[in-house]
Amino acid sequence: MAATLKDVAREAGVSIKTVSNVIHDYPHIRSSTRERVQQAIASLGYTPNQTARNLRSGRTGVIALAVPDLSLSYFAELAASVIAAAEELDLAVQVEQTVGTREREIELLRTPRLRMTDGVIFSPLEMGQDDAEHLAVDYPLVLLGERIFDGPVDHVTMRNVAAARAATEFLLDRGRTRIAIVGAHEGEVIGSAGLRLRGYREALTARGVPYDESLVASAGEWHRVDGLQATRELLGRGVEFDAVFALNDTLAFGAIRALEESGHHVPSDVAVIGYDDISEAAYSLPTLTTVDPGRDWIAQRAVEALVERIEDPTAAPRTMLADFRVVERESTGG
Amino acid sequence: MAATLKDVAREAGVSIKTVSNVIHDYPHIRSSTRERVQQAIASLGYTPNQTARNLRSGRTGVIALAVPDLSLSYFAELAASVIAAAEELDLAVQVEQTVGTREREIELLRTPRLRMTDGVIFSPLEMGQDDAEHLAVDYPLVLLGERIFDGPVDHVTMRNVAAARAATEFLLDRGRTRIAIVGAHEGEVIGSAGLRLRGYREALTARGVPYDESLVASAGEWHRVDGLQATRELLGRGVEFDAVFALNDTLAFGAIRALEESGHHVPSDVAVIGYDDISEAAYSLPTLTTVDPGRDWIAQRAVEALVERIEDPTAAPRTMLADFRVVERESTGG
DNA sequence: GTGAAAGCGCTAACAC
DNA sequence: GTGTTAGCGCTTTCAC
Repeated sequence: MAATLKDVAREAGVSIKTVSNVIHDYPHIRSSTRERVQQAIASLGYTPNQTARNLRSGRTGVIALAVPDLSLSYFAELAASVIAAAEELDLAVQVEQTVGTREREIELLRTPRLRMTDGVIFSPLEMGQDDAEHLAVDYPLVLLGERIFDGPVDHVTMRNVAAARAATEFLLDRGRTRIAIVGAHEGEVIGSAGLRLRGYREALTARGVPYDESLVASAGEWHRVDGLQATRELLGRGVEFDAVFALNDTLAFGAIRALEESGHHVPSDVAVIGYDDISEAAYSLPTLTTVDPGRDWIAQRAVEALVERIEDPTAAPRTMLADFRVVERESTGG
Repeated sequence: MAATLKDVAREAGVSIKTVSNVIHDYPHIRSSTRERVQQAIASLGYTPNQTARNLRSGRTGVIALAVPDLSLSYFAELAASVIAAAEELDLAVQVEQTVGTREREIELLRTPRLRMTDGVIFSPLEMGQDDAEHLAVDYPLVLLGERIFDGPVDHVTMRNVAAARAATEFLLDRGRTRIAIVGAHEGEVIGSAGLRLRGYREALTARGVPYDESLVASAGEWHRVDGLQATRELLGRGVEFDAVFALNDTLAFGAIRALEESGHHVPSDVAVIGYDDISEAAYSLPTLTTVDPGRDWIAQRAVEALVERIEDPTAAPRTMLADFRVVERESTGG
């Protein structure tokens, strides 16, 4: 049904090579021929068959981005950044959701759906260090996140420990010493929760503030409701604190709600700092002080690194670290 | 580099047809042959070249979803639903962002990036009824949203007028009669703002409550900050009201902030209702009463309709309407 | 039961 | 300047 090169060639009374030449702006064409061909292209409404080109070239111009779930603001905003960065390089982005289970994450790496892409940016939330072997796939892959380090792949990630330490020091600098943590994962060493908790402890140690386990509230998932419940639980236990470091912004919003509903004012009674700098942080009440972990940079670097990997599949895997900064807003009394 | 059918055939000492038969579970194969072939496939690590299959079949198994911006919660959640629905049908989703300008929306419809997909789900935010002609593209297209009606394409959308009327009646039923509108677009007739305002007016008329233009606050964009500013402006004008109908949830969160900061308590002083039922509405403080416009149904129906359209490109265009419901939460005193 | 070969639409090396 | 042709890797018709 759709017109092909052959159809255009017949219509214009030339060979397909000539049509191809016109399409590719090959310079040495008689201008009368060029015109005839362009006419034929227009009258038949010809558009090149991209699939055939892909087969020829061995490239598709599509990369995949696998995230847990676009309903999570952090990943929605990451995806927005990745798509924007990919577009700059004229690449399309196929988005896959793993819905945040380890099995689905591992399974995704073998999905036939990926076989049509030139490479994959993969952001797992549940796989662990022991799953590193699963990353040894036979297509270009760039890893995001902080679940697996020193794997057999390029890795673009953030400085979790240093950033969490900076967030904690930010609170200490403002005279807060009883700093609760919301969102801990018990026993986790590697992963967002484990690393950020480590940064927190480093800050305390550096300032000579004792670490008090009763200030640590766990939350398996990091939705708003989890921050709400974890903070309620802290308050219910009668723990005294003058600040909260929520391990992501969404938890922080839940924490603020729990504080307000129990009569604690933010920031005068309790200062709250988050992590991620999702766009909502700038518009909440109060606006949220948080850590910008370099999401845009990560997105752009991931796309670039993937393209580099596609071009040179044999280069040694690299790890790339984003810069972070604390963004001061109202929730810490700014 | 990657093994092909030919390689497998050579390795197994058979023809490529036999290999193909094995791959496609063709029943009449000598089991010894089948085993030999499977061995060869395993030892060479053969995986079918999807691009070649695509060329043969004329299908790619990829659909595109074009939304304004994944940073907008509504569209992130819509994308999440579309991807989930597509996966059920074993389709991949290529996500495109138009960043919400009319020119980019129109341009997107002609992007070569789309030529690799089997069809497109298109959700414009700026194009208007006059742009309907641009939708007459030569590939399968399903339109979402409420910018263009009766275009030359399948259209899956929500009952904006009826749902907005129901939201307004919900407030009226609870004794609120001075209902402010946040997020109006002056002069708009078609489009989310125009249609929802119409539903609001219908509800007032039906109940004999006079329409008061001073209660209408405009907001070109619908981010949180826009709801904040629009509501501040209402308050600044000294307008009296006991309820707010925000034309989406994000505006509602901004409105709540403006109310709280000016000493108005939600819901006792002012009840607030939103529109969209984004997941955040269930976790805000107060939780937000809102309209669920049937987003999941829209996503699923859009994917199904697109597949039907791919299979029968000549069928007459259809319009499909989702059911809605008012979800009662704390912001209206539930 | 298995093989040979055409062809999906395109690009590009090679002729003339 | 323009035409011929050999693939890219796969599916499938038709022989045998």
